[in-house]
Amino acid sequence: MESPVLTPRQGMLLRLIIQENVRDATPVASRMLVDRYNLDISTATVRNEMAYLEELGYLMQPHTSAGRVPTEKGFRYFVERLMEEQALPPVEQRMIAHQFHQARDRIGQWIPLAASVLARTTRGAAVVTAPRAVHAVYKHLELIVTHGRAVLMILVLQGGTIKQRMLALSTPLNQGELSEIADRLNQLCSGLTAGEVMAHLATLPPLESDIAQLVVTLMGQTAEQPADELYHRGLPELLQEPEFAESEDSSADLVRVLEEQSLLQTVIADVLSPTVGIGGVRVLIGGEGRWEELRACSMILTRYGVANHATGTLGVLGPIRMPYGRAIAVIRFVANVLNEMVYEMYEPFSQELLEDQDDQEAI
Amino acid sequence: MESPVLTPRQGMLLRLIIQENVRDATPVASRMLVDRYNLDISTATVRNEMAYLEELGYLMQPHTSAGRVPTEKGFRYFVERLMEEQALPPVEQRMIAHQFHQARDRIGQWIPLAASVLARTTRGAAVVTAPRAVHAVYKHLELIVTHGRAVLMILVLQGGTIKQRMLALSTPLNQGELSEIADRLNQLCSGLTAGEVMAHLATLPPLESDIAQLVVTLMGQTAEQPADELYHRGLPELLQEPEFAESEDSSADLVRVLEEQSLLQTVIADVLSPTVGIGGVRVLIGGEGRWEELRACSMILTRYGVANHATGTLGVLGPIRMPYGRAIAVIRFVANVLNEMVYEMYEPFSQELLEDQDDQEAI
DNA sequence: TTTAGCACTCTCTTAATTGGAGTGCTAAAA
DNA sequence: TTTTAGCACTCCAATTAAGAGAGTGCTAAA
Repeated sequence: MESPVLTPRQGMLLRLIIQENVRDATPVASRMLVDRYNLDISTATVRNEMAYLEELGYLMQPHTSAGRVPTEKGFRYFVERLMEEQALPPVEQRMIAHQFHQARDRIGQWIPLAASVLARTTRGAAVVTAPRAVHAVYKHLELIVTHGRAVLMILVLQGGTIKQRMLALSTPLNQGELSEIADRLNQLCSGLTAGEVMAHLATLPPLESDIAQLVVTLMGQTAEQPADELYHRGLPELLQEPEFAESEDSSADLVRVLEEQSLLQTVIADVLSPTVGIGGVRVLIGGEGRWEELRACSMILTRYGVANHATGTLGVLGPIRMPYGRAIAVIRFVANVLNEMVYEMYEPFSQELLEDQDDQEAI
Repeated sequence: MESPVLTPRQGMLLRLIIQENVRDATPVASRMLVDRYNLDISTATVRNEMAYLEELGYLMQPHTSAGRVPTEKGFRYFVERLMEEQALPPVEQRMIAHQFHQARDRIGQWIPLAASVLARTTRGAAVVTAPRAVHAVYKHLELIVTHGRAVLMILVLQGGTIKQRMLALSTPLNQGELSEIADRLNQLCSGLTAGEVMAHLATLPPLESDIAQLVVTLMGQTAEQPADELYHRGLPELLQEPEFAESEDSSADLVRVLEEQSLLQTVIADVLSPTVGIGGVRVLIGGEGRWEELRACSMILTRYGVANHATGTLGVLGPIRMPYGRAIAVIRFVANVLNEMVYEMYEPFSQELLEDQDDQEAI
């Protein structure tokens, strides 16, 4: 169970075995390796090395007379030490950048587009959450009378997040009166956090105070509520992959994980704990003993957005034999594109942030 | 292939066979029927009737020595002539009504809640679209400066639909100037349709005209764009049903249909063509030859909302052997609850509408 | 340390066998 | 004319058997 450094030859073999297994999902035989890659060692030598790699726990045999299959430990070794991080080919970079550029002003399209790009380029299922303000900041309130005493309240937060809510007044007001209230609150609260708004509550007349109270509640939900809506894409294609197509159980698990969301939310919160900032990519292989439902899956996760202001999550969910190098490259690239877009849409809080931004753009 | 009226006994047998098959998804044998329902006819008589029902195309045998399974035609006969429409039990009615009452002011919760109720009570997958204004009507525009020349534009339509979009100004403006523009447009356009807004375009100064142009575009999207976001719930549970759990193909079809949405959108548009108004429930059994991917499924669909103003779709997708009676009752009930909620949230256009509503409430 | 050679193991496929569930049919009963 | 008991028949589903093939581990030689 130690993890000694492998000889170059052992590393190469492990890499080739993973490469083959990722391609066609079948156990890899010694003969196949020697033939396909014109190795100038014999199959027997390969078998000896394989036996050694198996002893270390990097490979396993489904049964005595089958080829070898990489274990989760093997994949992890590969990701940590064998895989060279390749950048995404410029052609693809341009294609993706172009698509995002076209959707630049359609905020609602960012998330679907990101998911679609990830799913298409990795053959896995993409999982994306919208950027969420870390500290909700009041931007603008709108009150619209709809019917009798019913009022539609629209709260815009810094960064463009919108919260809407119906509320019922005790006595009917007309649109003019409502607009006045909204104006007053806007002048008072614009730029404030939930806590700061709360501090003003006592100073307000009753009705405005009630509304402001609701505003505070909504702002609180934004920041604390862990339930971040997950958008996903590519599940049907992923289900075609042999490991899921063949096993009743794992495909059912997969569907449940993506549809029920709550598990995925805890996984994301856990794997992408606050220590992982923008730019940090995490790889979760086979549930790692902690999540039974992800036994057959790997996930690649990262955060995007503007640190300390608004961040979202970007992820790819695929079989354990996932093309890690490529997937990580794609996810990195998409995250960077989104970083810029979120930044631009976000009103800078301070001069420092602006300068950071300029630096980033210069890069 | 004619469809003569069945004798009462034949009808009863068909109903029982469907009932059994709906329960446990297996072929039903003559002996089982006689035993379980204490019929005072012999198995041989039941077999004779079954043979006749098979001749008519209402039943079929998976193979020579199996029991009978209802055909799609059999289910259709059942839905059209045998099934008595039961109302939902008052207990369940109260429970559901209560849940909706609690979510009354949280507009964003309506759709998930409706889907969740449908999925839970029918063992199928629920499919719901948000109510969409038939004629988009301008309500309110908000322009918010975010960063440099970037402006977040928020357009609120009658009924509470919100459209947001980023736009880039050629010269930077401050928030005060933007708010003035928004105010002017609001005074001019409030209550107008896309066409009417467009008529004003020429009379506006350049910048305002450009913004109004964008408003028109967004309003047009609302009304015409066929791509209505579908929300669904209950897929994992549905996949556990034997017909999908056992067949690779049909479960893959099911996932694809729900995830890709486009097919479902055409199906809905087709089945719920304009002739079907609020309150009309449509039953689609086994794709009916028109949709290969729905071969193994049935759907129950209805519209909800306020006719001619804002309507959405409510549906249940399940196996062909679906508990039709119950599912139709649930969907009717949920649709009615939503009708009221949408109505209240919708500002009445005219006195007539108000009166209609009162009539409806009286019912 | 590497390699050729060979016996061995295990899966996968196909074929044959069997038990049993459920029917259709026939002839008698109502 | 309709219903029913009885029985032969059919077909599936599960079990067992056998054979082919793939791939390994091991041994002994290079």
